[in-house]
Parts: sequence; structure tokens; C-alpha cells
Amino acid sequence: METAPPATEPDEAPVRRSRGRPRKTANERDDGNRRQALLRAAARLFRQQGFDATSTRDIAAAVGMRSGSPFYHFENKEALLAAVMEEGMQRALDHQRARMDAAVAAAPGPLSARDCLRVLVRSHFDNLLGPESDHIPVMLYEWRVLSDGQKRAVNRLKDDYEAVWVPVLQALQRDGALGGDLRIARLMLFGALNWAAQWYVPDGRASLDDLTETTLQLFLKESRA
Amino acid sequence: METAPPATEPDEAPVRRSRGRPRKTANERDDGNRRQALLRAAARLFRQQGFDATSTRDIAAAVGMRSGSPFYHFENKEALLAAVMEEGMQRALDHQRARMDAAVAAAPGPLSARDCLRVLVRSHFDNLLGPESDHIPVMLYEWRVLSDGQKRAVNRLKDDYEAVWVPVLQALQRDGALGGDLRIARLMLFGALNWAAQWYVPDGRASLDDLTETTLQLFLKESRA
DNA sequence: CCTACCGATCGGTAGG
DNA sequence: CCTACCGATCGGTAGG
Repeated sequence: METAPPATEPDEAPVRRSRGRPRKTANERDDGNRRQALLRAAARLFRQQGFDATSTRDIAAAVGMRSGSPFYHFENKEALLAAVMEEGMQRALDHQRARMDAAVAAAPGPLSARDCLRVLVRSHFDNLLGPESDHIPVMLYEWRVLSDGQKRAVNRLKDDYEAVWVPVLQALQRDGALGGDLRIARLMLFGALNWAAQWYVPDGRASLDDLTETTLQLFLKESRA
Repeated sequence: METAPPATEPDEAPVRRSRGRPRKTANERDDGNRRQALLRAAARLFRQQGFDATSTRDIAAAVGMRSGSPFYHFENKEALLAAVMEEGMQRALDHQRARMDAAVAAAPGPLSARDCLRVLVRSHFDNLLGPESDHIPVMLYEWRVLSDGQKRAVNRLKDDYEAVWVPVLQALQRDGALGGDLRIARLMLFGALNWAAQWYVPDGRASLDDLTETTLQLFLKESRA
């Protein structure tokens, strides 16, 4: 069953007339707004209480809807969770790319592997711990709820995300700056970073920049070169 | 309401007579068996499916009980979870101490900080990934379910567990073998280790010894000395 | 520890 | 997107 577009204009539509060209597809725009609101509320509640402990009624109430209405936007509760994760991963990927591009553009010469890692770690902390960043923790801690097909969809994005890291870690290992088996080193690095979702408090003693510096000091040795 | 001891002997009691001194408190012994069976089944199911997704009926069925019977042994579902975590933490602590004592006894001279860390990491992997080791992953991933009082009880054990690590990490940092802020380094180290509960498969390519070696190679630099 | 049961909650739907 | 509703499941209990 697909979600059909609403057949009628809501009668609480804004009274103010649109100037200039007509608002295209007021319904669609509203639809997008409500859908986005649901995703944001779901991400926050899923993170705070867990997927199972959050009822679709909780989510509906958080955005001022009645209990049945979320199912107008999402086929079921699982699909809502999958959408939270996919959007989170897509945004994380976009953010990572933007940060890398900006760093490359800002640097006078080519970036060292060390500099690349700094950018990747810093943007990872943004994605994990920054404002409005519940999506990724939800992905990390509610993974098992997804169906196999949903996992595959999110995994495609995760692969893209990790693909940026691999050559950087390889280069660091070649330089002797990173020890251990590469695959396990990567998993442990992500573990160290992702674990911060469990203990980091934004107003605490350390900023995300501080975390980033500590990460580099902890994981990198002096290069051979 | 407290769980009262059963007023009657179960009539499926073993027919064989006890020789020697009478089995003291046959009920108690049986009680312990059933309680232990519930804890094991609960740990396994909580880990596989999550706390909320596991019904007390699932747990009862797993040990051959009817739906209401777990509540003879545990006041409620939360208390069962708390017991799983407390037992897991207590056993982990015992295992850690035994491993350390054995290493000290086996060594010809005093243990280096590096050797201590190796023992601690290795025993941590046992606790996290070894056979019959669902309790600790459950503790890591269902923490938020506990009440404040339950958290406090488990935290006392966690503090004891971590207390063994702190001087070792301090010594390594003094030697220049460990970089970064000490508190954050500790959290990141535990993150790297604990994350393995998400990806490690026992029959896979790496043994727990392999994981331990990679951990040391990844986190430790050459000592200054 | 079982039998029999209850009240509450929940995901989801029909129909507008 | 709301109203009204349903079937299923669940944690937990009384009484033996």
C-alpha cells in the first residue's frame, strides 16, 4: 500500500496569499514538513528511549498528530526507523564530503594522511555528537531491528562512508603511523569513536575539537618519514 | 510483595533417596538451579533480541516453565535484567582478578605495564566474547532500562573493574607508550574493545589472542625508556 | 511452580 | 490527517 496524496486542501491552510508565483504543490510541501517532523521526533525518541519503548503514539503526539496519522506517512513503524537511519547516513555522508572538500580547498598544498584523518574524525564527531544528530546513534544501537532488505539499503551508504577512510588508514599504516591489522584497526577506531555516543555530554569539559586531538594522539604514532 | 518460598514439595521430586547426610534444603538447591537457568536464558535472549523484544513468556519457555513462573524467582522483568547484569559484572571481575593473579604468579619477575595491559585486554575479550558471555553485552546495550538504583549497584562493580586498569594506563602514559588525555584515552580504549561485541564472530579469522595483539599494536607506542 | 486470568498498551486499519 | 476501533500481546497476579 502506497501513501496516497491527500485528496483535499486542509481548511486550516494559511490565510495569507502567496505573492509572486503560486506555491507549487502546497500539499507536497506540507507533506514534506510533516514527514520531516516525524523523522526528527522519531530519531529523538528512538535514541532517548529505544525503538521498542517508543510507541507510534509517542511520536505522533510529539508532532501534534493523532495516533493513527503517522501511518499516513510511513507504512509501519519499522519503515519509520529505516527512514531515520537512511536519512542520517545520507546526511553524514554529505557532511563528510563537504568537510573533506573544504579542507582540500583551504589547504595550500596536498593534504597529508594525518590531516585527512583529522578531518574525517572531526566530521564523524559532528555526525555522531553534534546538534540534531540522533539519527546515527539510533542507527548504531537499533540495527538489529531492521529487516535484511533494510539493512542492505543502509549498508550501501555505510560502505560509501567507510570507503573514504580506507585509503587514509592505508597510507598511515604505510608510514608506520598506525599499527595492527588494518581491518581490525579500522573496526577498533570506529568503536572508539562511536562509543562516545554513550558518554559524551556536549556541555562537558571536552569540545569536539578536543576529542579529535585526543583521538589522533591516541591512535597515531610518529611517522617513519 | 516478596516471593514466598514454595509451601509444598513438588511431587515430581527425584525418586532416588539421598545417601549420606540429607540434601539440605532440596527446595533451595532446585531454586538455585531454576534461577540460574532463567538468568542464562534471559541473558541469551536479551542479547539476541533486546530487552523489550523479549517477553517473559519467551524466557519461561526457554527453560520449560509456564508464563507466570519467572515471577516466582524475580519480582519483575526489570529485576531479572538487573540480575543478569550484576552477575555478569561480578563474574567478569572475578575472571579479571584470576587472570591477573595467574599472570603475576607465572612471571619470573615483576610485570611490565605492557604485560599488565595484555592480560587485562585478553581477559576483557573473554568476558565480552567468550563462551557463555551474553551478560556483558546485555549490560552494555540495555543500560538505559535500569532504574537509578539498579544502575548504582552495577556501577559499584564497574568501578572495581576499571580501578584495575587505571594505574596500568597511567604507567603507560608516563612511559610515553600511551597518548592523549588519560580519561578520554580510557573511554576510547573501552569503546574499541566493547565495539567488538558488535562485529566479532567466534569462528572468524581472528582469535581472541589475535585481537589482543592487534589492540596492543594499535594503542601502544614505543616506550621512552 | 502451574492455572487461569486481567488490565493496559500497542501497531495498525477502515472510512471519511 | 482524524475518528473510532480491533486483535494481539504483554507484564503481572491470585490462589493453590
